[in-house]
Amino acid sequence: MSREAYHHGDLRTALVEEAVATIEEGGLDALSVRSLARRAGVSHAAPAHHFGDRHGLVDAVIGEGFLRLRDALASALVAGGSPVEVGVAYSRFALDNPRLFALMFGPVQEPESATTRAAKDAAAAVLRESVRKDAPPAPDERRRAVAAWATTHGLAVLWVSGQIAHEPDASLEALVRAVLLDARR
Amino acid sequence: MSREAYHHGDLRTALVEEAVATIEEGGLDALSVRSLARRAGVSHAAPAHHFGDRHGLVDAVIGEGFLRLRDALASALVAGGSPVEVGVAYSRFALDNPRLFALMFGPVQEPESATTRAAKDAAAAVLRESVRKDAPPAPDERRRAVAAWATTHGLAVLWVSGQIAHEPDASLEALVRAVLLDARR
DNA sequence: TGTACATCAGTGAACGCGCGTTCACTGATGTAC
DNA sequence: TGTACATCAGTGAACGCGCGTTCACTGATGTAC
Repeated sequence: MSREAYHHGDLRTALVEEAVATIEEGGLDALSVRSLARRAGVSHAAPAHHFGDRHGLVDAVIGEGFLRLRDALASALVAGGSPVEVGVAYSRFALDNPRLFALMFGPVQEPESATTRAAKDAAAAVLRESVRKDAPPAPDERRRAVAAWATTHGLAVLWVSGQIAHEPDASLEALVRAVLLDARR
Repeated sequence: MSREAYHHGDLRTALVEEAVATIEEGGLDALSVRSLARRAGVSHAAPAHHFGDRHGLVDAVIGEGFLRLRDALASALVAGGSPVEVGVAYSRFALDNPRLFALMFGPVQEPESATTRAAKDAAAAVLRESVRKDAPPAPDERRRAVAAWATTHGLAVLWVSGQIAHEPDASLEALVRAVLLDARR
């Protein structure tokens, strides 16, 4: 390092960001501690300082994913969005970050850090909040909310993995909106 | 090989079966050409004969997954199952084979073989058939069918990945049944 | 303001390992005549 | 029925590689006095 400082300043953040980008480009397989360090222009032993081992790194990436999802949902909610529009934002996130999304909702890798668990809960809380704000409490409200979440999630996954045949000009957003509106009747 | 025949007889099938089991035990990461050969009691170069390279192996596993899913759905359909019961069978498959299921519906790995593509289509065809048998054609039938598929899929994924809080004695089957019945009203 | 010292962040060499793939080979099987 | 031959399935040695992790280290930063 000639021009660079010896201390990076915010290496942890930089590493997580590069890791997310790597996964989006080549999937989880493309992510290794060494390649990540290379990408960040740092020695291969540096990441261990921040994440411990590879599991810690992946855990951090998943946590970051849920933080970003929470932010996306919160933006839609703050913009006055109904649950339907929050659902649309959810599906847009999946479409924009397909591999990160798949990792986030894949089989859980143990142990999960408290930070990551909290990020998951925070994202789910935004979903719950959007439903709560929208309608008076109903006896089957919880089940209906879960159903809407599942429908949105399923549409996103099936669309992204190419299982839903559609016209070239069709959009996932429109589909999600239509299906969620149907379900409210 | 002393007692064993030099020729295995049906090595390809045996390898696919072991591969599925390996994935279910340790995820895709746990699957390597060499470990698979070891498991099957065969030289590490043998799998190449049947799958070419590692991608071919994974592709074959995905194809097998969809064949099994199709069989599970077809059984439910033949047993006189309504679309709801076929959906329940779908979610049961996901619950019984969580990691295989995740792999099947993960981001598509290119190139996909024609065989695997056909297996996917066959599974989807059973879904479509169950809807067709059940109700007279309606104008929005296609969208309603896609919505039901997505809902079932989403419930299964969220449940398996531990995102749906539930009583210890609650079951995914019951949830799927309840939600799908709700949606038909 | 200056100095001593503790702590923190990143380095670079070294380790041992399992991996995918290639290759010339050999044993078994099937087929043509 | 017997023989020759082609094809197929599996072997085992060898290759080079990138990986995760450990380790003693050094440079930078912060703090106590």
